[in-house]
Order: sequence, then C-alpha cells, then structure tokens
Amino acid sequence: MRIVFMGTPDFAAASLSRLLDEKFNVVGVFTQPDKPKNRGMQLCSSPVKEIALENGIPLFQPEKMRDGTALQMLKSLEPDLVVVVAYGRILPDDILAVPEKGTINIHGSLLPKYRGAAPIQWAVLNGDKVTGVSSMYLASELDSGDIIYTAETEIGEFESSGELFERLRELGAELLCKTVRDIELGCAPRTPQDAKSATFAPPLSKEMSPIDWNRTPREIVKHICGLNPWPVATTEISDCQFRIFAAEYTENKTDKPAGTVVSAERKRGIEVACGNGETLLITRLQALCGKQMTAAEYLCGHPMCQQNQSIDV
RNA sequence: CGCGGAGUGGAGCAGUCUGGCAGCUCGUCGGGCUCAUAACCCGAAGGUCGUAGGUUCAAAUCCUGCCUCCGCAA
Repeated sequence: MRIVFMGTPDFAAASLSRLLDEKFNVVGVFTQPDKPKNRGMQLCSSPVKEIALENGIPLFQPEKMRDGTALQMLKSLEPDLVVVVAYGRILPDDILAVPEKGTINIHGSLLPKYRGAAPIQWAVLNGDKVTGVSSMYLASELDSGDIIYTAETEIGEFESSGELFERLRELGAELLCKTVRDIELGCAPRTPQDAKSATFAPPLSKEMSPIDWNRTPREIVKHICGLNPWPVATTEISDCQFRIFAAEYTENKTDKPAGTVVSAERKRGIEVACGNGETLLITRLQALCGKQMTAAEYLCGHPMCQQNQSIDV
C-alpha cells in the first residue's frame, strides 16, 4: 500500500517515524515550507522534514494547496492512502479525493470533543480528567470525519499541556499504525461523529495568559498547566510581570481579597488568595528577562514583603 | 546581520550609569539551643566577576570580538 504522509511539527514526526519503524511503505512526505524561526530568525526545517530527509523519502513543500501544483504532486505519487498529522493546512476536496482508500488523520482528542487547532490544551484548561487521541477519515468540514479508532488516557492533576502533548504524540503514533494496518486489511471500522456533542478548541493566544485570581484554585492550576509551555500563564505582583509555570494547592483559608499575596516564605513559595477564600502556592515562575526558576530560588534574590503586596486583578 | 534582555562562590540577586577593599538572601560544613522543625543563635569554607583582547596608576565596572542562556516573532 502506497502511503503519503503530511505533517509538520514534533507531534507529526513521531507518527512518521513510527510508520517507518513498522515498515509501512511511505512513498512521499508533505510538510510546510521552511520558515524563519527562533532567535536570529533563521530558516528552519520542520521535524517531519528532518525525518523524511534521513530516510530518503521524496519531500514536497508546496506553498499553496489550492493552485493545482500540490494536487499534481500528490497524484504523481499514486497514493492508496494519505495520512495527515498536524500538517497545519486545510486540504481542499480535490486533494482529499486522490487516494482510493481515503485520507486519514490523527487528532489529539476524543472526537467529537475538541475539534480544532488546540484540543490538547483545551482538555487541560477545562480540567478534564480523561482525554485521548482519535483516528478518523478527513472530511471537508474541519475535524468532522468518521471516526476509526480512539485511545483514552488520564490527565494528571498537575500535568501541563506540554507533558500531555508528549504522551499523546506516542499514543497517536501507535493508534495510527493500528489504523493503517486495519485499513490495509480492510477491517477498519467507520463511525460517524455525533455532531451535536461536538465542541471546538480554538488556538490559544497571549491574551489568555493573565491569571484571574477570582477563580478557584483548581481552575487556576488548570489555567497554568494548560498554557504551559505556550503562551504561559502570567500575573503581575507589585508592578512586576511574572510568567507562572507551576502551582500547588494549600490547606489554607484567607479573608484577603483575591489576588493578594498572603505569604512569601522562602522555602514554600508565593501564596496567593483565590476567589473562594482558598489560597494557591506559586512554585515555579519566571520574572521578566530572567530564567525560569522555583519560587524558592526567586525569593532568595528578591525578598518579597509579605501581606502588603497585591496583584492587580 | 529581525528586535530586546542576561551571564558575579553551589542557587537566586546587588554592585556596572559615576572605574578605587568581592557584597546580600539562601544552601553547604562545624558548633550551640530545642521534645521538635523548612525555626533561632555563633563560626567557617567556597569567587581567574562567561571568555579573549584593548584603555587605565587601577576594570565586575569603560571599549571591541567571541561563547552561552532568556524574551518577542506561532
């Protein structure tokens, strides 16, 4: 079976490597054009491109999907199946129609929940206890195609989006192999999504970063974890901007208004009042222009007067 | 050459503008106090100030090159 793979970031690269490990016949790889990135804005190739080059697989980086060139490239490969994982492009119908056995996709949620660009982060942000990955056929509407298989996993109470990403990447790669194998054997199931229970997971943005201390400790913890590693939760303590990476629950109660620094003991962290009178302990943070560090380390160099500091809410 | 910030004992910082004794909080080690402690008291060790050059009577501090780290850019 001739397979064409389309993908761009780490999440996709894991699936591609797994397909290759399992000796599937990947005859071509599509990935996004190299883009200037990082400090110095140097042209960087995508993780998927690196793997394609290492394995000597024909590589295609069309600028546009709808001007016909991408369609010609794909047709020339004569694929039986196209696998799309985090390619970052919406594929037009004429491209979806090329492979005889269809175009399939790995999505980082239990569809129909969290259709869209940031399913993993939203599962964390919403405080879900369980999420997973789905394999499905691509349809013209975003993430609405028939489901083939799903795999579930629990979300840790303090697990960040980044950590969950790494786990789902492997889970997704595994599910993809199983899916491709069964499609080849002709025994893959096909279940339409229940469109009514669909939810949407839009991309995150920096506007979401500021912490709303009026919320409960758990909501704030989930906010912090969900936005880690990007765009990262932020808050302002006495005119200083902080990026917050981790926090812990406390047993304490306070009558201070939400956003007040209740304590800043060197060994514990920075304890802040939340909306319901409970408090949350900031344990890992990064000041402007500084490195990420534990709250204990930060307090060594930046003694913080307790009680009187407050956070603008 | 995309823009900006930072490198100082093991950790986090001040000192740099205005050149002139290596400083603070913590950790570590030793001693003391305590039923006890992430508590408190006394004492000690530990630094070629990222690196290479330059200016100077004198450089952590001023100038130049290089290295490393961080933020913006999704």
